[in-house]
Amino acid sequence: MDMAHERDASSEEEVMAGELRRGPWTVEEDLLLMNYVASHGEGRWNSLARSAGLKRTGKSCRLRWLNYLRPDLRRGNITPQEQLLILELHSRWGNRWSKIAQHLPGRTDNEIKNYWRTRVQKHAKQLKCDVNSQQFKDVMRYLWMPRLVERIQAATAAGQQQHGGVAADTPPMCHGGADDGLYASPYELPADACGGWPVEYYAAAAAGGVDHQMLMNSNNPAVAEMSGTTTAGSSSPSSDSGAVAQQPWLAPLGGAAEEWLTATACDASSAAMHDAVLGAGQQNQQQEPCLLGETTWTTASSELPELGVADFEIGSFDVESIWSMDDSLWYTQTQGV
DNA sequence: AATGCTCCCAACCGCAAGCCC
DNA sequence: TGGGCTTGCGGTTGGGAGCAT
Repeated sequence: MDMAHERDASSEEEVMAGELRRGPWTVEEDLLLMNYVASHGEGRWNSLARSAGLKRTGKSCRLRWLNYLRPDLRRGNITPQEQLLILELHSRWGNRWSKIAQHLPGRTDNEIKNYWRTRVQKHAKQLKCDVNSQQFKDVMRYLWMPRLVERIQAATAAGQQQHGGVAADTPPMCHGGADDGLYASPYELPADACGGWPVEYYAAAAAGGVDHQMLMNSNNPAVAEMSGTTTAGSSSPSSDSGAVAQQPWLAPLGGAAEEWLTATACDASSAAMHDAVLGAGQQNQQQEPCLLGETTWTTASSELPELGVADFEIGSFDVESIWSMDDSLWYTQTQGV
């Protein structure tokens, strides 16, 4: 990559010589770039920069266009649906930001990367665990993601009650549809994104409830790890205070622990969910979408597997900062305080 | 009001792969 | 086939905005 270094050095010299600008873009530069791309199209960024009269590197122009000026970009907060997707896809692909971004229309890899670094990693830091640790992955999978699903469902239900429309606080995109060319379902995930939670978990939920023992026998590594530690308590933590006592990481929540850890299981009556889940499991190679929408998610009384985080102090779980204000309220209600 | 701190995000950097002649 | 150039990706950083003291 010596050539690249030479080129970079060359660009650096041009910058030093005042021939190239860098730093924040001005409105004039944005207009120049937009107008030029509008009339000539993208590509050949170096020559584009020169032809457009921009004193910028092609690289800088490309980045500005892709991350900021592109007309199909979505602005604004990351929605719960998008958060769910990001968490799920990241658990599957890791820091493959561009690949993840492909599944979030209108979002850039840079935006997703920033979201991950500023929000998700912050939470990991608060929990005093590494963002790549199994502990944090379990927290995401069994606490954060179910909560997001609840929020999504609540927003959808509210939207449906309001003239079958869209929840006020949810951008139109999130309710998809053919009109915007985005996902047909608000909660559509790529088929291979279903691996975050064991497919058996979805299937069991769709069939009438979560079979905890089956979950323990799942081939999901995280679940498998837990199975060896929960023999006594796996029968029913919600009715067995002794089980909770044996799980120090649950203790700070006291009697509300099982509610805090309640799974968001599919309504057994949801044939759509049943089909979607089983279909996703069987057609995993076909890139068919795995629909999480069109279902009735409920906070079932069925139990969650204990988090495989023996050294994770859930008492230090900073509710206010981890969740939104709505989540905080939900937590408070759950706690009965 | 001033200062310091934290958060967030746009922009940059280095590197690698792809493309074209 | 190899060199020059372009594109794409992931990591890092600088600075503005907002908040706390």
